[in-house]
Amino acid sequence: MPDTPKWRQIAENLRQKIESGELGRDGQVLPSELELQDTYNASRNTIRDAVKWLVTRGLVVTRPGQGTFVVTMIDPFVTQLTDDGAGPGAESTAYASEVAAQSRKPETSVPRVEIKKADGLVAVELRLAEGTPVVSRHQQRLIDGTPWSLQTTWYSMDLVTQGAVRLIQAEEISPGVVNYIEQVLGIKQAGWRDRFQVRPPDRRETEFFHLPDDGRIAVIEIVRTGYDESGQPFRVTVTTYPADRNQFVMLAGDVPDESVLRGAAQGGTG
Amino acid sequence: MPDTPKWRQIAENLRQKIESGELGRDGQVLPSELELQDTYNASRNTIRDAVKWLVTRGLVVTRPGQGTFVVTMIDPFVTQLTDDGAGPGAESTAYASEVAAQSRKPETSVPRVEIKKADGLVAVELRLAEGTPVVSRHQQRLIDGTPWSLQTTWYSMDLVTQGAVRLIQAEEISPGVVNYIEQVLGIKQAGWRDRFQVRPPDRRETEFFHLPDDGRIAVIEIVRTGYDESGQPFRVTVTTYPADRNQFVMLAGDVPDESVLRGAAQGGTG
DNA sequence: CCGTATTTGTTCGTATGTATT
DNA sequence: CAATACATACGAACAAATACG
Repeated sequence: MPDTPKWRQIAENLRQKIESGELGRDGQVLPSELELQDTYNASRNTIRDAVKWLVTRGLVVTRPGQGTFVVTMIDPFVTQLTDDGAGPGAESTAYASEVAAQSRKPETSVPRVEIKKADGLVAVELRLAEGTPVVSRHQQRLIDGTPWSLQTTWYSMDLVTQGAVRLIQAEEISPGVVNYIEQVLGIKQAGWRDRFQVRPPDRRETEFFHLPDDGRIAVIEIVRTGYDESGQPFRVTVTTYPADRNQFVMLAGDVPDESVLRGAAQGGTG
Repeated sequence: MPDTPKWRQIAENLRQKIESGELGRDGQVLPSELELQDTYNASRNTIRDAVKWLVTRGLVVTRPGQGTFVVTMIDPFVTQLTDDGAGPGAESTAYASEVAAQSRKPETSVPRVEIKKADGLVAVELRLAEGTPVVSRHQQRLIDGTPWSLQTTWYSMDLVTQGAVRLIQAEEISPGVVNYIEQVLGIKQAGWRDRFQVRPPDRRETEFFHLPDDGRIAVIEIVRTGYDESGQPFRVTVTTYPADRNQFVMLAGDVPDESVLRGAAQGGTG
């Protein structure tokens, strides 16, 4: 008997059976804890330790009163982060079109608009002093009824006082906010920078995305700062996506126009 | 007493104390399990359930014989994924220069070169039939002695038979492989596509990155496919990074030339 | 609708092993 | 070597959610 704990051996054995398909068929997949006790000659707590490890790895889920089920992989949604050549600002309308291209039903909540004081990240990215008033527009986005992303964009209040009054109205700005700002103020988005990181979800994200509250599923946070032609930042957007159902694609230079929206192809790293 | 379990209440209480700094000072931070039993009037197993939740969330680590410690955030390393204007192929040499720019010491292992048959992902990306011979070049990269990324690149064997013989030599190709292929064969990389996803680490990654074996820390996998000027793919690179110590930056259009390499600025989403 | 059986969740207790100081 | 602290493993009891007759 090696020095690997018994619960770990049981977990590995179950994992192998799951991945080989031996334990992954119809509705209820894993034997009950009571049965596993007999199978592995272990106490119920040891069995539960093994199952918990599988849960943490995302291989199974447990449901009280029902049993333990193998997890069916969510069909990932692919987001293209680079401009697709449809002109500046195309990225802000990209959401609906990309979703439609994948034959899925997008939904976007009515924006929640707030006027706040710039703090930390927002102040730094927009190069404003802390406390400067800013407009924040927050939206929730769903695909096929599944929560898919949370997005908040901050603009300096200066844009509003200069005439972009629709920024503080709680309604969709249809051709895209970036287009709207260009039309009203002549401020054109010349480029943007995305900062990409993976972190544990906060409470709001855990709730909205229906993530397990043990924080084992991370969220992907993308901070996009948009700059005008003079190099001045005029908006910063923070979007979070649950890491278990999202992929991203970036293009550089000339890439053949094949579908960049395809399912995940794993494997092949051996 | 609400219906939230006792272990969860204890965990939330500890979390709050940690985040407020009440329990996050010198060396050993959390009281021992024995002390916590008295503090919260709970059994040791209940205390352990609470602490385990904190461990899963990455807030603390436990060390046998020592105690439970709050986790100090690793200083993240920032990778720029877009071309920085240094010409085609610049991205393949970007690693060392970016690391140097952050005043850190990069190390790259000698490439492990293998000749294999194209399977799954590689066959699809390179548009080869499964079983076609390919060259794989694998490298491990460290920063300041910390494992930072695992990278494998596949090339069709045709490139070797056409003259790019250094591809099958187990040594660094100094100006960059993309540059080498262009010089020897005239195949120029006109563009690339990055596919970005977050997934649990496999065994090799868990070992190399020293990740906890419960899989709670994900890896970021970037699949970069490079295309020549005729739109033909000629290389595919899979790089994995541990999600807890890496950030990425992508630029589009005109972005002012400020430092894109800065520490993470959290907060500000309230 | 009700009651029962099944299944997972929570909580306690106890004992022993292993790593560190 | 001894004390401390976390890790593993067992057993037991009750609660809560679900399925089913």
